Amino acid sequence: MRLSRYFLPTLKENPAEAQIVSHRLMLRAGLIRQQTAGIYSWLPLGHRVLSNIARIVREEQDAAGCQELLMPTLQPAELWKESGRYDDYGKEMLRIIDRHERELLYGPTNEEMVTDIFRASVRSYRDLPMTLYHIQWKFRDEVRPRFGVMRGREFLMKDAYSFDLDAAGARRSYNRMFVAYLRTFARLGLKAIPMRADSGPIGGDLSHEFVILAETGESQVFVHRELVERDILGEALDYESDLQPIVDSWTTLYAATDEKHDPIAFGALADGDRLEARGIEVGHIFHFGTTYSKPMDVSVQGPDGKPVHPEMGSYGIGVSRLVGAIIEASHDEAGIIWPESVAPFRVGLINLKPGDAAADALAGEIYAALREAGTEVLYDDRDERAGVKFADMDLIGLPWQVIVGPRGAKEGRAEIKRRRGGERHELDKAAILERLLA
RNA sequence: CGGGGCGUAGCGCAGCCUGGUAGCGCGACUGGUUUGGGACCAGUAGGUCGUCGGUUCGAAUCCGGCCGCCCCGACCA
Repeated sequence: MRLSRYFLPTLKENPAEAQIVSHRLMLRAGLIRQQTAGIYSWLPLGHRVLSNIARIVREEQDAAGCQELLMPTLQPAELWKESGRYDDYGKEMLRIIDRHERELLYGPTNEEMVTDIFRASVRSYRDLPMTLYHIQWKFRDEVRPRFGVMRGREFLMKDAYSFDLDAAGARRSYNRMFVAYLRTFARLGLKAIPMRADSGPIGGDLSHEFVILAETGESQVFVHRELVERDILGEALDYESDLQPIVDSWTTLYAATDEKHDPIAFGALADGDRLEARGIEVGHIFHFGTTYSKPMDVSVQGPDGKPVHPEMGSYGIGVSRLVGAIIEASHDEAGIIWPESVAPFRVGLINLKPGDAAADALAGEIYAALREAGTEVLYDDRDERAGVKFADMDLIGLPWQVIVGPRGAKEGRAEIKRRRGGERHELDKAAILERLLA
C-alpha cells in the first residue's frame, strides 16, 4: 500500500478528550475516530489491527474445537424475559421498539439466544459436547464510558458457549477454553495471567479472568513470577488429551487482582517470586451450569432416554478492548509498538526522497519484492520531510522499517530498523529482503 | 447516578471577568527556498463562537433552559 494513497489521518497533537496513552495513540495514529460517547469508527489502519486480532482469536477457537456462527446484534425481548434477565439487566441494556411496537434490544451478550438456537435443534446427548462462538458487536450502555476503546459502550467481543451433558464434561470444555485463551493471548504478544474470579451460582472454581500485564493497567495485580515467564506456545498441546494438569499448573500458583488479594498468602512466596504489576482484564471464562438451560427449558435426551439439562459455560474475549490493551502493554514515547502478529502492516518502507532516481528505484524494488513474497508493506512515498515520515512511522508502530535515502541508494544500500528497541543496520537490498523474509 | 470541568476554524487553545461584530499555534491549499528526525518565506481558504430563548442600540462575552463531551467516584468485557 502506498501511503500517498492511504487514508491515514495522523495527529501531531493530543486530542483533549483522550486521557490514557492507548486512547491518545489510537486517535493520533489514525486508528479510530469517536462518533459519540463510547462509540467509535475504525479507520483503515485500526480496522486492520482489529481484524488481525479477530483472526487469531478465531484460529485458536477453531483449534480448540469450537464452531463459529454469527448471531444478530438485535434480539427479541421475549428471550430475555424467559431467562428473567430482561428486568434484571437494568439500564445498561439498550432497549429498542420497532415499528410494530415489538420490544427488541441491542445484545450485551448472547446466552439466551445461543440457548434458543441450541434447544431448537439439538435433541440428543450424542451431539454433545458442543461449543459455539461468534465474534460480534455488543452494546452495553455504560453510565460512564471512558478510556477510548477499552471501555466503550459498543464493543467487539468473541463470546463462546459450551454445552455438556454433565459437570465432568463441562469441566473439560472449560479446560479447553482455558488453554485456548492462554495460547490466544500469547499469540497476540501479551502476558496474560488467569486469575480466579467470582464463581457463579454453582460455586466451585470454574471462573477465571484473564488479565494482561501493562504498566498503565487499571488494576493492581499480584502474581507468582513463574506465571509471567511461562511460554505456553512452546508447549506441546493435544486438545483431546486431559488438560487438567496444564490448568492446575497455572491455577495453583498465586495470582490475584487487588479485590481478591490475600497479602498473607502472597507474602509467603519467596522474595524473587513475588511480582506486583498493573493489569487489564481482556477475557473471562465462566461455568454457570443450568442457569439458562433450566428456565429456558432446554434438554437433550440422555443415554438412558431421559431428558437432561445441559451444563453450560460462557467465554468472552474483548476483541476491540484488546487493541487498546495491546497498546497499553506495548508503546514508547514515540508511539505504538505492534507485536508482529497484529500489526496492520509488517513493514513500513520509507523513501526519504521521492523523485530521486536511485531512491525511487531501490525503494520500488524492495516494495515489489516484499509484496511478491506476500509481506504486508506500507510504502511511504509521500513528498514530506524526513522528520515527518520518521515520526509518523514510529507513531503507527509497524514492527520493521526500511529506510531508503538518496545517498545509500546510490550504493544500493538502505537501512533496516526494528521498531521495538530501535536497532538499525545499513545493508544492501538482498540482505534486507533476507532479514524480512527469513 | 453523585461531584467537578469544558463546548470558539480539521486539531490544540486565547478572547468572556470589565458587551462594540473573532484571534494565535499546528494542520490544509498555492508558489518559492529547503531536504536523514515533526523546516523557512510569502500568500490563500476555513468559524451559524454547541443550541434555544432572554436582557441590551449592540451578545462569543451577561442571565436561563436544553444538548453534547471530558474527568473523579459508584458500576463493568
